[in-house]
Amino acid sequence: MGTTATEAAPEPKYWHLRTVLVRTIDAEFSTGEVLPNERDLAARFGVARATLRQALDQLELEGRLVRRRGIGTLIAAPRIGIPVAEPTGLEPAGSDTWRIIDCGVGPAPAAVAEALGLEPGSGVHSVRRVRMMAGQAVGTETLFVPGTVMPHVPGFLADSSRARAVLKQFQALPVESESRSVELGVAEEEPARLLERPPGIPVLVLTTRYFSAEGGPLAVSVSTYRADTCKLTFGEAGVEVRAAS
Amino acid sequence: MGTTATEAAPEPKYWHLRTVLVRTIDAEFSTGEVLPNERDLAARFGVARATLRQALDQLELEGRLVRRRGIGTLIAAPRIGIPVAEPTGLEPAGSDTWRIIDCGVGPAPAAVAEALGLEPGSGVHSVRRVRMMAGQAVGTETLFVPGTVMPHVPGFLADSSRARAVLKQFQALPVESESRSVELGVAEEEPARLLERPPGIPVLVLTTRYFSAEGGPLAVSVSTYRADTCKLTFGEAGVEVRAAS
DNA sequence: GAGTGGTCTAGACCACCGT
DNA sequence: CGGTGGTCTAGACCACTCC
Repeated sequence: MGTTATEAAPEPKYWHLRTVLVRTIDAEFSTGEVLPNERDLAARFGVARATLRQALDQLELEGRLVRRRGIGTLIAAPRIGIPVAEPTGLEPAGSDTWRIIDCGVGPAPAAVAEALGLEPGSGVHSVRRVRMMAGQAVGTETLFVPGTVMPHVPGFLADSSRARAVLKQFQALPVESESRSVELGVAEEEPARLLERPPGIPVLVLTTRYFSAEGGPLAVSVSTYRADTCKLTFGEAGVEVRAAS
Repeated sequence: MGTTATEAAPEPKYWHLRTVLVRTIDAEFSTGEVLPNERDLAARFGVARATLRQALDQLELEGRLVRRRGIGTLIAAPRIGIPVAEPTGLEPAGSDTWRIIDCGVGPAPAAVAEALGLEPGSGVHSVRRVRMMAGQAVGTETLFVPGTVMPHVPGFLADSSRARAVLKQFQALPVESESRSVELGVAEEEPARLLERPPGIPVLVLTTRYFSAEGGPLAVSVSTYRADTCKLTFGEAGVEVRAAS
């Protein structure tokens, strides 16, 4: 490993490694190809495996690599663009669908109660869904609607039927405006399971609040999207959906 | 260190640790307080320091902790809500300001050319700015406008003056619609420096495309916001700005 | 200088995948 | 089974901040 000159750099090895790998990947690899295994790569660059992994971690966070246990490290497909609905109605087309998981009624979690302007512990309906795109689970959503907003949901139905009832009533609500926020998070056990990934993977957390004309909160939805494979898109235009092969 | 029973868990130690730490933090610490140092914490939990750090990494990604070299690990302030302008005009209030870095003219990077529907290497104006909020640098933006859209920018001005000229002309453009996307990335050297952070920190990458009434792209801006301390907000409502103390 | 987090090492074992 | 990534260890040294 002849040192290539320009030695004294206050730059961490793993960052330099990342740079080199980015260049190599962009130049010599294409989607779906597998990189050499970590032990070989580490040896080739003359670093410990942990250091190499630190570089790969970065590239995975950027969505450039996918690591599969037992298989190897491969070049990731471009991120899937996930349309975030602008108008309240307007339902999805093609391979963009939701799968209902369950539906419950109960006291609102503290954060939800606050977002809805409710007393802590007020009753809310909650519907959990998984968003499927191109056959993959890309995100989870939990919709919270205060019981006061939606008092007439039949209690005797099965989960999935009740969920549909809640969603239907939700779409009929006089939603006048919405506000959203996007932030970084990590998937807890529950969402991770729904996304068929281990807990701890990075997710984009999308929180949407729905308001009535009077400005009162009507509902809140909290969604988590796989940050490695997804890109949230707002506004018309590019509904570019490129699936992984 | 009495093993607490329920041993055989296929759950990684670092994830369990994270759970414990979350509970402890929520219950016993508040913003700005410092945690015990990593070596002590690791010893207390009976794990190697690297394992403890893995747990802390997660919490930092979630914006719950801030680690400062030479100081310690402290409880982070709630994330700052960053309004993403809805209407084209509408300029910020209060402590939300932009600081111009520089302004250039030159061939468009490949990705930019594609987003603008230009031939690779076409000339574009580019303006770089840093967004300041509550006295902190929270994000960087580079605005790209095709030279063809803006042919009359004086070349003899100083950087900052030219930047202002480009921004002024940009605001006068007949922008009819915008589309945005948000994804996860890591800060490269340049943005990292502007954000006064080391390279590699996670950022939310916001890409905005501006279209004319005819549907042609007028400009593109690429922004990076610190994912640890920021939360992007869309739509009216909560312009909740809570600064770190 | 003492104390902190940041980087790096060299090794080990485990969980998973294919054959 | 052999090969892959995932986890974990016990140590070392560095860069930074404060006293």
